[in-house]
Order: sequence, then structure tokens, then C-alpha cells
Amino acid sequence: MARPKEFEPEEALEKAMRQFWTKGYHDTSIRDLVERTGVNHYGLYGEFDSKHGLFLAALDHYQRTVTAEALGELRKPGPIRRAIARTFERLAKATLTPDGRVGCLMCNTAVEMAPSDPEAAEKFKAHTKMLRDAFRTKLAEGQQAGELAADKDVGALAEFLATTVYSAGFLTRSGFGEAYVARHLRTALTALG
Amino acid sequence: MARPKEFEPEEALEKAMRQFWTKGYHDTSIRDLVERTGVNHYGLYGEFDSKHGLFLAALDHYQRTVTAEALGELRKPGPIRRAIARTFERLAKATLTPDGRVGCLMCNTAVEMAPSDPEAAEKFKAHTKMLRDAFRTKLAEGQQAGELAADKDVGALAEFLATTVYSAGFLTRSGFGEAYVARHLRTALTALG
DNA sequence: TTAATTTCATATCAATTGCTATGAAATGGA
DNA sequence: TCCATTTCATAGCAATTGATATGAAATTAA
Repeated sequence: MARPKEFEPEEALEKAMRQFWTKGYHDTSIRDLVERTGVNHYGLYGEFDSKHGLFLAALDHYQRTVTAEALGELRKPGPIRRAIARTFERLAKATLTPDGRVGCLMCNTAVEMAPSDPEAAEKFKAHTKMLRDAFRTKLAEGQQAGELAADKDVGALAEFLATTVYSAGFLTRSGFGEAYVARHLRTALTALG
Repeated sequence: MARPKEFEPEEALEKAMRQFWTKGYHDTSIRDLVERTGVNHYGLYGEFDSKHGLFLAALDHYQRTVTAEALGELRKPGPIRRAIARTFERLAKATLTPDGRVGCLMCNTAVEMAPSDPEAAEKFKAHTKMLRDAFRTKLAEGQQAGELAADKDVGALAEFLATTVYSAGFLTRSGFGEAYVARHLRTALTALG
């Protein structure tokens, strides 16, 4: 019994996420977000309370979509090295979007916001945990199957692989080409022995 | 035959660098820099032209001091693994300052500025080259001495180690503790075989 | 049709941004 | 001492920031 919204919240969130992903938090203005999403101030604030609230929602959206999707590779059965390499490939591909070499939103956010924004830092930590847990499960599976030496520290390797995901995003955003990133990932994988 | 300056340019540059290191470019205001350096607008602009000019000078200063100093470890004779581990230790220590867990200024800058600031991106690339060249020289030396398998790709490993330096800075800035960072560096070193 | 309700579009707010202008203060040469 | 020169301290500039206020437009229940 009122005027209907002219936008889809999920769609606006997706667009806002891409804006933050490209330009970061501080260098993205409300006006940028209004222009990008096509949603006016009233709509954005009604849905997300503030610029900061929208930002946190965008971080959740990133983890729920981009990351969760790529980690699907680790849940497929098969040799661990191939599964991990494919996960890397998918995540590396996600660092290149129509907006350019945007990198990884979580890596970008950690660098820009973690020291000064506890809420953003917490979202980042949750993201890292998601990566680490997914890698650890697959690694433990591989160790049991004899694909990974028994004396390897699965926990340490899982942390290492999670950090490597951020490294790939970092390299892409920094301007290094796909070959450079691929070389880094290949070298990192040798740590599995 | 005029009023003398009341500040030391090099000292002001050092303080400005630490401000950018802590808060990044966009979130550092001229007023922050004036307060931190103790130098007034006139002095800063007379010496560095603009906020952006001061930022670029701070990047040079970082490479000339913090980084160059740590890479000294690689020029000492001795086993390569120990030399690299010590370089990592020194660079990791530099990510912790009186301002807190600031990370690596070049890593921070690459994430924040590289896509939108060609001049900052160039400074970052020069920094990466400095790291990579230093690692490559030491690795080649070690390979000749038989410390590194002959089939190892020294160039790829040098790139990997350079990126690992940024990873350590990233982890510290993100809030991970020293043990976490040390574990990452130890795992990364296993890529040397 | 009317009235109530919600969204839309726009104007505007105080605060902050990078930067410049202005005049006083401090030096050394004449 | 007086003057030219340079720096200092402060005020102020237009532009932009995140956020809010206002009134018109669109919808449904009555």
C-alpha cells in the first residue's frame, strides 16, 4: 500500500560491491554508489543505513558469491594438487573483471581498512577462515590418501595457501600480468612437496 | 639573506613517510602531514610541490632506507637459506613500528594506488625489481655453490620471494600475529627445495 | 476518489578536502 | 638602521564529503 521500490536490493549490492572492489572504501563516494547502482540516497540508506553499512554488506556478498563459488572446486573429489590449482585459477580469474585489474576485494580491504576498522577486519578474518578451512579439509583428505607426505603440517599449509590467494589478488591489482601470477602460484604449490 | 627554514627536509620526509605508511594516501590529509611533520604548508609545498609530490618522495625514501637496509643481509657471504631467512626477519620486523601494525608501505601503496596512479605504480615496480634482483643474485650464487638444485628456476624463485616479502607485510597489516607471519615465511622457504 | 504510506528526485547541510593568499616575523647585506 | 628576501602562521578559497530534509510522485486500502 505504498509506492514500490524501483530497484532490486541484491542487484544494487552486487553493483556497490564492484564499485568498492575497484576503488576501495575511501575513494568511493556516495555519489559514485548512487551513479553505479542507479539507486538514490533514500533507497541506499533505507536498505543499508550508511556508506559503511553498505560496505560491510558488500564484503559479505563477496564472500557469499565470488569466494564460495571458487571454493567449490575443493569439494569435488580428485587429486588435491589439481583441485588446488583449479581453485587458484578460478580465484585468479575473478581478480580480472570488466572494471580492470581489481584484485581481491578482501585483500584490498585488509590493507586499506583492517588497522582502522574493526568490523571490516572481522569480515576479513572470517574470509580467511573460510579459505583456510576449505584448504585444510582437502589437504587432510589428500594426506590420508597418501598424496601428501605424512610429516607435512596440514594446518600451516592451509594457512599458506589462503595467504597465497591474497597474494594472487595483490599481484593482479599491482599490475603484474597473468603469466607472472601463474608463475607465482605454480611456485607456491611446490611447497606441498 | 633571508629567514632560515625551521625544519630539516629529510627529517620531515621521514615523518611524512610514516604517516602515509600508517594511514595510506587518501586517508592522510595535508593537515595530518602538517601536524605530524611540524612543518607548515608553505614549507611542505616549497619542498615537495603537492601532497602527491610528497607521497612519491616518501616512496623513494622508503626504498632508500627501510628496504635497502634489510637487503644488506643478502649481500653478506654465507648460506643462502640463512641469508634469505634473515632478510625476511628484518623486513617482517619493519612492518611493526611505533604506529602499530603498518605492514609494508609499497604493498599498501600498490593495493591502494596502482590502478589509478601511474607514478605510484612505477615506484612500486622499481621496488619489486630491487627485491627481485637482490634475491636472484643470492640465489644464483647459491645455485653455483650447490646449495640450490640445478634444475630450479632462479628467476621464478626470486619473483616468488619478492612477492613473499609483500605477503608478510600484508599479513601484519591485516592483524595476524608474529607467529602466523613466521609460519608463512617458513613454509614459503620450502619452495627452495 | 480520497487518504495514507512509501519511494523518488532534488536541494541542502555542516564538515573536510587540497590548495592559495595575506601579512607578520626573521634573517643578512647595504 | 633600513631594505630586500624568504619563511612562518593564519585565514580563507572552491570543491567535495557523508548525511539529511523537503516536497512531488506512485501505489493500495477504503
